[in-house]
Amino acid sequence: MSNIKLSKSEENYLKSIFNLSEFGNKQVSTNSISKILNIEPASVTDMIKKLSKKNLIYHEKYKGSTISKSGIKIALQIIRRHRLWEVFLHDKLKFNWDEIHEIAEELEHVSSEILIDNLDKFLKYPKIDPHGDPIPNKFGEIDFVDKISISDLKINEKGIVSRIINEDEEFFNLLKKLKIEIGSEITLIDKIDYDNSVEILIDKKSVIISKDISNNIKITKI
Amino acid sequence: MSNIKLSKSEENYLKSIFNLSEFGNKQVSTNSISKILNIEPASVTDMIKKLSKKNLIYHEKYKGSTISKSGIKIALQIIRRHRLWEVFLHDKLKFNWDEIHEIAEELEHVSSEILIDNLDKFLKYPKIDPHGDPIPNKFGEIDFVDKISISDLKINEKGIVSRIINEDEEFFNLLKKLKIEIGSEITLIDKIDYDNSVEILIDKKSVIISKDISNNIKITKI
DNA sequence: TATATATTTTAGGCAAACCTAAAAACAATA
DNA sequence: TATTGTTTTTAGGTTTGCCTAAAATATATA
Repeated sequence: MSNIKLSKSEENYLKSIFNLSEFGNKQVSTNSISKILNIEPASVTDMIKKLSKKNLIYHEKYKGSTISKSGIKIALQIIRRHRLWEVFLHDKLKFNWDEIHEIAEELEHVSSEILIDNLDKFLKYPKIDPHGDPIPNKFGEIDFVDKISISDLKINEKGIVSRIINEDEEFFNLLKKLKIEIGSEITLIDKIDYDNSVEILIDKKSVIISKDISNNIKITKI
Repeated sequence: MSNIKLSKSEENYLKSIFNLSEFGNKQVSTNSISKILNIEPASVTDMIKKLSKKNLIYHEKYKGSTISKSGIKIALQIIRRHRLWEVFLHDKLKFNWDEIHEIAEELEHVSSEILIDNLDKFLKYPKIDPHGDPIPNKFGEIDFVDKISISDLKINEKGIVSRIINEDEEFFNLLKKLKIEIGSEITLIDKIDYDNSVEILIDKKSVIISKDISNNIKITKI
């Protein structure tokens, strides 16, 4: 069926459109694609035409683009590849998780299905990548987990850090200092109404973190 | 110095020119490059001009091309990447060694030096790839091993299979049947003058293999 | 509602990496 | 040495994926 081999560019566009569309539910503007990929809007229009012709997206002139069923399917495979490579880079090659994104961005375009399946097996079918993002299985199915913010916890409730949103190095260093990483256990001690910062227990110490920081850390309740 | 990022095409040309040049010692014809890469001679001429301008090769019009010092350096890095990925695919992902070449051909163009160094470490600094070809270290240095043909052995002398030249699937199946693989011990029992075939002891059985087959199996003496 | 602003598309161009056809250079041999 | 054949290069063309500038459309605001 959809055994059309896509170019690296086409794959990148499709992945971005999927990400912007919130699982295919939202129309995506030409401008937003342009910004995310750092490519001029005029060029984006070119590619939109190309992907439309291949029925991977639908496009309404001057309105925006929607990703199709088959587009979503392919996008999920690209995301699968990306995240599996991230697990490999982090767990096996011992990269820090702030270094893996760029390299995985390259590796994800090596399009051998058997390669990815064997990699998946080698890594023992991981469910999440080092950022805490879920990894689609070979059928494109994803394990959804309810991810909430620290401030959604009640006082004295516990959670496990499951996703770091901000990928900047600075933010990464801060987390390192705070001993916060994917899998860490956090207990909410207090909510400070004044500026919405929160006091948490992490690694047996209590710290107060700002709203901006806590918003970039997603957790799952335990 | 030579931190010019090359395109996939440029890398493939450089690798082919290096391979055809026998370690930089021979002039390479435009036609031979054309044949190996399956690209028309006219296109090869285009690329030769491009690589010459970057001083990676020298070109004499109508005569041929020679690879430069810096060209060799880069070619060895590409070969290093290729062979390390082959080790990974074979040893870790459990691919058969007749399946790895094509995938490694893609992976070798992901050009992150730290990726390759970490992969090298993860694989415990292997010296040879699954075909028995030596892997250059990060400085481009190669462990040369004297590789000879089976027929170079004397009667009753032993050798270890260290390189399989023919990479066709048929040939691979034949070797599987004969239980011959990299690392197998072979003893020469007899040389048959009539057609230059040889009788060998492999896996405790004696078999006669044709000149064509034995020529595709390189060994090291023990 | 008319006008200003922002977004998107069209039109025309460019570089990379390929192609074909034809010309130029080289090599082989009658 | 002149002719034939092969190899290599030149010339001109195509596709992909980008660009800028300008035109068309949509949206926001006075």
